[in-house]
Amino acid sequence: MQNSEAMALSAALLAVAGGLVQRIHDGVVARGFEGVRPMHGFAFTRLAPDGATVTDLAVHLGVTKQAASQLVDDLVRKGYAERHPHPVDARARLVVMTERGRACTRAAEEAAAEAVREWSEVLGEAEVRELARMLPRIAPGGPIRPAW
Amino acid sequence: MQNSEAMALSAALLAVAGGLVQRIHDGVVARGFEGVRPMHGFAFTRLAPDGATVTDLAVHLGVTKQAASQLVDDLVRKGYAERHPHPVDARARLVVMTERGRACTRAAEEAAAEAVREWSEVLGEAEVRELARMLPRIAPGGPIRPAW
DNA sequence: TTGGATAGTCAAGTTGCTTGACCATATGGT
DNA sequence: ACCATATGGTCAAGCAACTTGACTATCCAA
Repeated sequence: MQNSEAMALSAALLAVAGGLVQRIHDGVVARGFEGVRPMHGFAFTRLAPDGATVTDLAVHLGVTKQAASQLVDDLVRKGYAERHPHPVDARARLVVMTERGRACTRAAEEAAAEAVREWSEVLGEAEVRELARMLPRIAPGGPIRPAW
Repeated sequence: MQNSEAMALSAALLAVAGGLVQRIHDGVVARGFEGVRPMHGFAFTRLAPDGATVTDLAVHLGVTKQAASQLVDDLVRKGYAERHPHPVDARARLVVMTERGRACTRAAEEAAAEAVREWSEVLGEAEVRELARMLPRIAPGGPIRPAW
């Protein structure tokens, strides 16, 4: 594969990713969740199972713990998360999602499903399933970092 | 396809995109082009054919023309682009890439090819070709907007 | 020729991150 | 038991990449 073809593939991938983020964000806003930024969604995926500490979040998002702390401030102020005392470590605080936060993630899932449905109309469901099989195999494991 | 599956597919796509941007950026830096940000690459793709005006760039990148102008300032200061008088419109200025700028895009293409080659090792070349066929069909046409 | 649209820049404000400094609590070696 | 060091978290200040607002120069159509 030529370098220029690799670049074209990369550009297409980034265009799809950028469009998808925009679609999900618009869908979440349209469902009544204002003031939430796409990066909050990445935070939600880490908080959802059992909550997380600020430091956990910082590692997951690939930012400093100060930045993660500010992000949590924002989520708390907007009613999406709460800080609780940590059950076993008095230094730490466990950040957990509120019901409103969980509702917001459901809205994001619905919006994502809408976008994927449109892909199915173009590619067919079989190919979308193939996408869903291929992408996780080449996804890096590290922090979710926009980085551009 | 369930909503949660759509979300998992989305997450995988965004992880791949984030990793790819990081890979390309690292590769460009490793080839000796410092102080260049990923967004500059998107600007290069618009400048490469015949140059572009600041307003063209702003539309392409999805930012204000002031932001585009600042970005061009930066590219000029770092030797990747030059401002020339526009051949037919005395208000406008044509921004064109320097040889160093073109060398930088070649470095980005090499880095992209490296990343894609690693995908081939995991998925096989046939599936990567299939990716290259599918993604452009679902890529939105609008501005290249990171948006998160 | 003149009034409004367009290309571009300058200046100031906002925001989301960073680095640096600091306190509280945990942990492990002696 | 005690202290040195590591770790979790926050406060404060700074920075970089955008934004909005205001302005000049040029184009173009009535």
